[in-house]
Amino acid sequence: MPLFLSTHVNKVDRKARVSVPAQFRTALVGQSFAGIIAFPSFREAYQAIEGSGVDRMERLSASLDRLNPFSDEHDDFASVIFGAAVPLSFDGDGRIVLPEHLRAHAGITDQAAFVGRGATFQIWEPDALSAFHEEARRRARESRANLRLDPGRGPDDERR
Amino acid sequence: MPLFLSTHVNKVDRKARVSVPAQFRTALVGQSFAGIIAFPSFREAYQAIEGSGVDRMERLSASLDRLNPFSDEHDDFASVIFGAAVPLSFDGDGRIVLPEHLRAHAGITDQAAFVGRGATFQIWEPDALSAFHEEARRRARESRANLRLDPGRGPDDERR
DNA sequence: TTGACGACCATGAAAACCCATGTTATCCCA
DNA sequence: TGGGATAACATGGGTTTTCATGGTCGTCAA
Repeated sequence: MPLFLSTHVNKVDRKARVSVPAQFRTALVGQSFAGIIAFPSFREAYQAIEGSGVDRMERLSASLDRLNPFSDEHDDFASVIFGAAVPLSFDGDGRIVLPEHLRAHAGITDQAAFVGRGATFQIWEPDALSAFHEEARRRARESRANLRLDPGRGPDDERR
Repeated sequence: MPLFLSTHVNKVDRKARVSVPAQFRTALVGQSFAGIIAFPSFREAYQAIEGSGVDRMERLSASLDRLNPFSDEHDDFASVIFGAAVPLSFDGDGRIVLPEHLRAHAGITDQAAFVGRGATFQIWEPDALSAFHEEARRRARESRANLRLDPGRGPDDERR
């Protein structure tokens, strides 16, 4: 399973192409599709693009399909996710083309920030990303009082 | 297994032909029938056309047969689905002809929107689609807490 | 004959592909 | 350890191919 780490800011040229960070690309080698799957995040709070490899989508599709192919339950979900997801294939140099609707959603013009999130990653307009980070930091500070360390999982407690 | 992603709006010409999106066609290569299977969606909420490759119909048929060979439920289901399903073969350029009864069901006149849903896809009249999509997005957002969004933890992924 | 349908061809626009360049990071050896 | 050689990577631009779309012709059947 791929592991996406750290943040890379790359340039978006006038053909709307961006280099996908080499680290991310190597995390994706061996997948059935040489590229990424991208869709707009549906959280209103932030305008980011969600990204991953195909395998993740294939797994999601397979489990939805197997659970109950004709249920209402996952109906909206399937429409929203798969209908908005776009496969963006690498060119020979590891670049993708960011479609207009994704750029609009994220407010991306000439720069794109790839943010690793473990099994997935996000693509942000750099300023929006720092604003979001600021906010996140502020919220974290405010809710600090509510955080508590699980006594059994502290750094001093190696066992178990 | 094919994976249908994203939304493509194509034109329906006066002979009722539409190009099936190239991405969808490539997802279908190697199947026993060079075309798609289409039937009207029986969900009341909307008038869309359901589409897939033949293999999925074959699989659906097999699993229905295995589960409940002689139940009334199966019987109704089989009638509704298989009775109304139409095989639409590609012409040399990857187009299909949308039969009148399907166009009528979906309200399609001069444009058709192909919407990926993972293992299957739908065909919509574009305006009806945006109306539905807006609703679906809202509902999906509301129930997000209940959804197992993380495809990395799907039924395929029991271990770790 | 008319009308539906399938095969085939033409065209413009958009996407995929290929090559060139500068810059940075990495490696190797004196 | 300095520093030059080399490789990897991000970026820019041009060119070819694909794709959607429109049309015509021929065939088979009602």
